[in-house]
Amino acid sequence: MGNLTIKDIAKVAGVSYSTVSRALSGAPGISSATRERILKICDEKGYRANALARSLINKKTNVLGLIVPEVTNPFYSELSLEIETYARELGYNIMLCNSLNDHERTDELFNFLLSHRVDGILHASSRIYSADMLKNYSSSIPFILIGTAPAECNSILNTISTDNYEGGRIAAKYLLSLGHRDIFYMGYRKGSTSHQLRLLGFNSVMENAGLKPVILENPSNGSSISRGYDLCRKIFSKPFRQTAMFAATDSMALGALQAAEEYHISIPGDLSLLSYDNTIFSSLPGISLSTVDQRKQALAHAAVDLMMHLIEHPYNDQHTHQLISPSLVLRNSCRELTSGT
Amino acid sequence: MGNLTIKDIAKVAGVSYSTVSRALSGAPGISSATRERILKICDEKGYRANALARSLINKKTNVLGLIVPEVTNPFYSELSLEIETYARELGYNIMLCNSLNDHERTDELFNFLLSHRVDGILHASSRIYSADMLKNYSSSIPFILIGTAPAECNSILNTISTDNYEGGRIAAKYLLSLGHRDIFYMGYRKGSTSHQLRLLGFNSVMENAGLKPVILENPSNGSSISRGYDLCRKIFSKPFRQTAMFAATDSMALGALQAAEEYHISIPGDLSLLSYDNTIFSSLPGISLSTVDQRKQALAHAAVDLMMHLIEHPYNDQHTHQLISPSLVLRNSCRELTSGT
DNA sequence: CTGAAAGCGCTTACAG
DNA sequence: CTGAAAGCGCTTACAG
Repeated sequence: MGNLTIKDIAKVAGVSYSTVSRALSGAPGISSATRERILKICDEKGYRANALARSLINKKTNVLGLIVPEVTNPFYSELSLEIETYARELGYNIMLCNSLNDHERTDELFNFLLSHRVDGILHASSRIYSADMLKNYSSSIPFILIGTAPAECNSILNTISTDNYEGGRIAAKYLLSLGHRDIFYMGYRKGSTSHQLRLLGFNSVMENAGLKPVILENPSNGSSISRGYDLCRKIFSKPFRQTAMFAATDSMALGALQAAEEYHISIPGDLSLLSYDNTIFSSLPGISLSTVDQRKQALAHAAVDLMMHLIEHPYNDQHTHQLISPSLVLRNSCRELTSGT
Repeated sequence: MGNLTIKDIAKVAGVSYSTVSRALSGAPGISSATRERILKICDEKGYRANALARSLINKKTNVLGLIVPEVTNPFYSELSLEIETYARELGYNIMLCNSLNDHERTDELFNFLLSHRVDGILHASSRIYSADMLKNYSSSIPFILIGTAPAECNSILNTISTDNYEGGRIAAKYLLSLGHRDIFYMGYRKGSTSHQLRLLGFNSVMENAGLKPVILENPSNGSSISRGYDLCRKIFSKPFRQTAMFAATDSMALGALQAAEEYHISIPGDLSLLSYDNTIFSSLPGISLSTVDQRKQALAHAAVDLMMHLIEHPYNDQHTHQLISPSLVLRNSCRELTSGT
């Protein structure tokens, strides 16, 4: 690297390199005359401090690791942009990594981020981890799980997530309020704590009304359009009596839309479809899904704020679990059930 | 950072810390017995080498900077995932930054990446930069512009992009082959070299047929659904004689779809719509856009491969300009013009 | 206000 | 095969 160092500048300025360092770091105890003279030289010569050397001494990189399943999933790309933007405002940079929902890769990424001495790690995931693995992650560094952990991990790590239980309740209440009684719950992934809570909330409302949804389980470890499509094809190929469907994620709902198109099922004419996430997908023309908003900006801000707190109070072993209340966004994929059907 | 250092390990192992270093870095000249003993201790104690210190000496970080306008744009999220995945296979990590298409922010990001001593910078952008700015960027570090630069910059930087001229030609040829003669070219951004070439290619085919498209220019400095919507609303609110529209990007096409829905214009019934990018958007249910594929994976691989070359041959001042041939992806948004209309 | 010195955690010639 | 020493580019007490 043909980069200039502090010594080069010192030589030009005719001072010791400690003085240059002080001028650059804004330390006290230096005459503003020399400071300005030095700063001017740095500017002219195009000096750029080596962040590596700085971090090595300061034991602080001002870099945060962010692990998401896949940036191509709109939920995570929107979340990561919010996080990056807000973190940058606070003087932190983000190292974004895609886990592809794979344990081994996640492990590698952790090791990578730790060896680069990031100041903290934000891990967005909807997978269930073993308590051991989570403990391993959260023990060495300020760590926040964006998502829901199994209950036994509450004492060892910080989490921030949408209130999935409440989200499930909101969804069920809305469909009931439209008069629906026979309802599909499509895309449940039992390998995800968030999904478990979402279903629990949904069921709590249904049970109160003396009802039970038909659950279409997604056996794979991620939600996607094609999984939603596969699940719904099976259902739509035969007659069914359900009048509404709740899709556990926007991408699953998109798959439902695709299958519905194929089987000439009108939405919301034949089937009301309510979704979950409120990604860009749900507001696209010709799609226009009613959906439960996860409020990504609130999630992002809460996560970064908490991270700042953790970094400033490293020896605090209190663990917090923040829930962001979801909200309902109404578009055109649900209709009121008129008597007669 | 309560991290273990090489000295801690040396103490436990009862050797000098140079020996530990050699065991870890796989250097020659160390008995495999001691190496394994040391490695075992590192493993047990959970030692993780400090990448900062290593990079400081090696003058190599194995980190690449990637600047994109916005990860929430599917084109860039798909591209960045391809780049990250491939770079990781080759032992490099990506620092992803969002420029928001803003010059000042881009400058900041550059400085940030340079001070972190990344080994190279990939800059995906469709904006036009001044030769000065590009020169400034590309002079200090291996640099690749993913996109098209103004001609006068060809001698100072490396570029990789889709062959936009050819892409424009492909689009025009296809619409003509379906019998269309009156065509909108929607979403042209004169502030983008790629857009300029795309239009040039499109026009070259049209002119050959003695035709001229009606150009709807996008005056802002980025493409988006809402810009496409705004542009098309104006057109769709009055009668028009055009039978086909070429949208300069998928997101602009989505805006067209939205406006068409509002004005009850059937696509492709009343208007054929051909798009450009082939992002996930274009294959969504109910959307199903025919589009020109930019072949993001080929772009990503070519960019990373070239970057590897630049890193290994730092003093080569040859500059290359690779073009990836686009391809046509047919879906359901265009129809043949039957005689009579 | 300024300089000389020690040190962050590592690698790599140089001796032995 | 192993150790002592110098050094990567910085910061920060410690003197003066």
